[in-house]
Amino acid sequence: MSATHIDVPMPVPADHDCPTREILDLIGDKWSVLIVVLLGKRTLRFGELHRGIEGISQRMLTLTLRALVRDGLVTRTPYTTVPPRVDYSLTELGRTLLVPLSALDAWAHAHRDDIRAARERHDSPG
Amino acid sequence: MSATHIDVPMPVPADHDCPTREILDLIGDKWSVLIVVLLGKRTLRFGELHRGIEGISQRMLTLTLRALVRDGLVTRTPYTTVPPRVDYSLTELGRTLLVPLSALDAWAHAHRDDIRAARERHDSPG
DNA sequence: CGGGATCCAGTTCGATACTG
DNA sequence: CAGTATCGAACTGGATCCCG
Repeated sequence: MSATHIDVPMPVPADHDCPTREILDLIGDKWSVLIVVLLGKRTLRFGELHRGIEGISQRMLTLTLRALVRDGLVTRTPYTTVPPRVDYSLTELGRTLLVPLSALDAWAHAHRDDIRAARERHDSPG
Repeated sequence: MSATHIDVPMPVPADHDCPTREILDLIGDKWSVLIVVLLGKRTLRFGELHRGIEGISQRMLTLTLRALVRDGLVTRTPYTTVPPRVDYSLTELGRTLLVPLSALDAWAHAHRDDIRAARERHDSPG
C-alpha cells in the first residue's frame, strides 16, 4: 500500500489505441507475411502456396488465407473445374501493404548478419 | 498414386532461406514491436515499459526484453541502487529497425478503416 | 523495484483421416 | 486439388509467490 514514492513521474504516451496493435493482429503471426510476400510476385494456387512456404501445414495455410481474405488483403477465386482449383491473389489493399513489408524485408536482409552475430555473442558459453 | 497430371509446372522461387523468416522470429510475436516502438521514444525503465504497454504481464515483458537483448536490438543497464533500477534502450541496430517499423505503422494508420470495413463486410450476417 | 520460478488455463498448431 | 474435422502435443501467457 505505502509506496516509497509515487512512481508515475512521466506518463509515457503509450498509444494504447494506436493502430500498431491492429496490424500486429494482421501480420503478427508466423505465416501471414510470408503469404503476402509470395502473393506479391503473382497469383498462386493453394497447392503452390503450400509448396512455396516450407513448413506450413495445410491447416495453417487454410486458416491464414481465410483471415487474409477476411481482412481484405487477399482475394480467393475458386473454379468449378475437375480437379478443382482455387486462385489466391493480393487485393489492391494487399499490394499497398507490400510496400512497408518490403522495407522490413530489406532491413532483415541488411542486418541478418548483425543479428546472428549478436545472438552468438550472447549465447557463446565463453 | 496415379496423379491426373504432374503439378509442378512453375517452381515458385519460394525463398526458403530468405531472411523474412528470421525477422518474423524477432518481431512476429505479440509484444516485441510495441516495445521497440516505445523504446524508440526514449530510454525506459522496466516499470515504465510495464505501464506503457497495456495488457502485458511482467513475465512476458521480461521474456520479450531478454529476447530483444539477445538479438542485439535492446540494451539492458542495471543500476545497483536502492531500490534497484534497470534501464532499457534501443541499440543502434534497434534504431535502424525503427525505420521500417514506422513505415508499417504508417500503413496501419492509413488503412485501418479499410481493414475494418473489409472485416465488417465479411462478418456481416446479411 | 526488477525480476526469477512455478503452476496452470487457454490457445495454437501439426499429423492424420476424410470429403467433394 | 482443395479443403474440413478431430485429436493430442506444444507453446503462450497470466497469476502468484519469492528473492536480491
